[in-house]
Amino acid sequence: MSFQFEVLKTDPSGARLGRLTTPHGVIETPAFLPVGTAGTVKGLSQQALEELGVQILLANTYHLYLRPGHELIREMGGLHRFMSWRGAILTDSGGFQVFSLADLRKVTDDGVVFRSHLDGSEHFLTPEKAVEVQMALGSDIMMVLDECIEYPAGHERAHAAAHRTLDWARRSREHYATHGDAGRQMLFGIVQGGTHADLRRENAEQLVELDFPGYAVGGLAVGEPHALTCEMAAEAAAQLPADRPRYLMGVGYPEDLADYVRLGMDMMDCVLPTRNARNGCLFTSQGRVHIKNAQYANDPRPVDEGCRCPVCRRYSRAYLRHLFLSNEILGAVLNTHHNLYFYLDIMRRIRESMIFGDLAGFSTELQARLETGPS
RNA sequence: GGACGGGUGGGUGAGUGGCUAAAACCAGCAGACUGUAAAUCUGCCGCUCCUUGCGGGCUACGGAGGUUCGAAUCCUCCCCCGUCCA
Repeated sequence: MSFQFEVLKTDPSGARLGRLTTPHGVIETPAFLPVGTAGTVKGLSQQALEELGVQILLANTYHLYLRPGHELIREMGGLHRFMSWRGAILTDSGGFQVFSLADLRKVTDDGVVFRSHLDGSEHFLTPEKAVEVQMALGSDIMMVLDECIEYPAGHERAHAAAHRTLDWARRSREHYATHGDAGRQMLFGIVQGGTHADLRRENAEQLVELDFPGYAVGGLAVGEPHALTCEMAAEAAAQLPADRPRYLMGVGYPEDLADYVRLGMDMMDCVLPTRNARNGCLFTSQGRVHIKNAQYANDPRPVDEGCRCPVCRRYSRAYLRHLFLSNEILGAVLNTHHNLYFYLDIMRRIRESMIFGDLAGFSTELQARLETGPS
């Protein structure tokens, strides 16, 4: 058995401390997945990721299919070998691109026609094709193709997308059953339903009937209030089997991570730590630091005085500001390193607080300190 | 000494009578970023006043004067800079 998910402990809140075993190592959950869309976590080497303790990262089916091409990656021995990554990899299906490349695609019941953002060429992505590509990539966890919709979306539209996603999940499941290798790759289904509780519930229920080894909740954190995100995640989680991993896709702000864990989520991924780092926004225990701000010009202190990351141990705000304003590559590298450390450290502390049974306390503390984001 | 070309807001640099407090870019200041079309994007960026409004006043395109209802734009003189000729 190459895959195994164990829930070691369940918190009264519903939070789970767990362990997901994959052919590429063990993942301690709740886990945060750094985003490495194009087979790289922008700004960080694989060695740096290892040093940060990253156990699993996310890559993107659509992007890698376009460039360098999944067949090339297959030839090169799969994505792990191609990018020299020993840890686990989860590949997103391209479902998010249905949302983010809205101007460049057309969705039908059969699949999605994309016009490549690289060269304008047309590509038809079906649920079967998405599985096919991910099989070539050899990711540990594959995601079904889904239709991620915008917020706000009316009941009818959300229903249609959820229904279509469910149908695609069924097709993906079938294709995976006949062509895939369950010992080598898992396939996760995705719950959709917009911000409508009844749709979330119904969609999750029906998805569970398809018996996936793990489940994701998608289509959230696309502009709706945080409380609504939580409500929808909870609605879906209530329908999901306790013995399968749950993955909340695309979240979130650091101060919200513990909330999602308490809703019973085991995995999360987000571009915020990496993208914001490149845009000069650093996450700290005292809130956000816009490193380009004039007030840091001659500030000798580390970005986060309480942080033990290699960046905070060595460099001043003044220097990081200088690197950022000078558009020096090292600025992006160091900022990314710090932000990712910060996120991973929060997850580490969430897991620790679960062991000692004070997750609620940690969650409250986190919220109080980080209250600087948009509300 | 002569012939051309040129002097525009912190920088580069458009503009050759009104739509110009003056394009664009850079720099500067602030903000956004949630399964990455993102080292991206947005706003502000002469001074000042308030009833903060596609508001009022003042100052501004090398300097001084002039033409004109109106000038960064036209004319005169002067000062600088560049290239070439003697």
